[in-house]
Amino acid sequence: MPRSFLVKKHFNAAKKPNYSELESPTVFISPYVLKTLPVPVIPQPEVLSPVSYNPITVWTTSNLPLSPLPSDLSPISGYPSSLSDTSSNKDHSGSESPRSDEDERIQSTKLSDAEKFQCSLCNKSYSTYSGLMKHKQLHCDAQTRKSFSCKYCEKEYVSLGALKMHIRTHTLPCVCKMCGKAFSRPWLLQGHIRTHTGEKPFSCPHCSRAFADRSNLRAHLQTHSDVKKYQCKNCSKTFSRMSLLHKHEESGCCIAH
DNA sequence: CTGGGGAGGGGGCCC
DNA sequence: GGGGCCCCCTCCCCA
Repeated sequence: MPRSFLVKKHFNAAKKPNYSELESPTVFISPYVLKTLPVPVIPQPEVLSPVSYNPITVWTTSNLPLSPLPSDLSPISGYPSSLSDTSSNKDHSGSESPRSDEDERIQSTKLSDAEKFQCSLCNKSYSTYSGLMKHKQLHCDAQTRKSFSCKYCEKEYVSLGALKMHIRTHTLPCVCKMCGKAFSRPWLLQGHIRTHTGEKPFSCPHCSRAFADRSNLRAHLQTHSDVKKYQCKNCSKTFSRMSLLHKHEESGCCIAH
């Protein structure tokens, strides 16, 4: 029998996670610009994936891997080290053979004075060399800094697979036949179905408790440990969960010390 | 107020 | 590339 809080609260708009709020401030881009210039917005740094932890390690809020992306981190792999790196131009199009700068110059001489600098990719003409270079830089961006935007929100991903996975959180294709509740992934549905069947396949080796979810068993195992994973940097008290540590610190421990 | 259970979400890895 | 699974995390709620 599901308890009241097990009912999905997403139908309450106030409680529904607003994924866009998780994003870094987004620069508004005119739909016209997006339509006419297929240049991807520079993907915002995603929230850092948590580092795997050593079970022996005691985390404090000061050493928790929760800080924003450090500014000295390497750029996302696959990004050009410099926008002026023209070496990637050869990958512009599979249907068009790469052209050398010499070819470019030759073609330029065939054009009128007003439009003597022409893009070899889209044939758009420019009156100045710098104008053409600026234009070509956009092509370079579009080809090397691929991003895949979600049509339901403003999230962007560097791979199509990641985007497809994300889109499932909007479409929720996995529906529980018992209660109609929908989930993004099959295994989430499986876990939910256990709330109907009462199945608890994850047993604690230290006590008689069993859990339907492995993560919850892991959290439970912390309660058997004398030294918990999360430690208050002020009073050295340890907690089984980070949320409990946060509660502890918010309750005034940090102020008292 | 604190500790802990239940449920669910997201990203990453492996096959 | 997709599915399954894992890990980590968060939120809500209760004792």
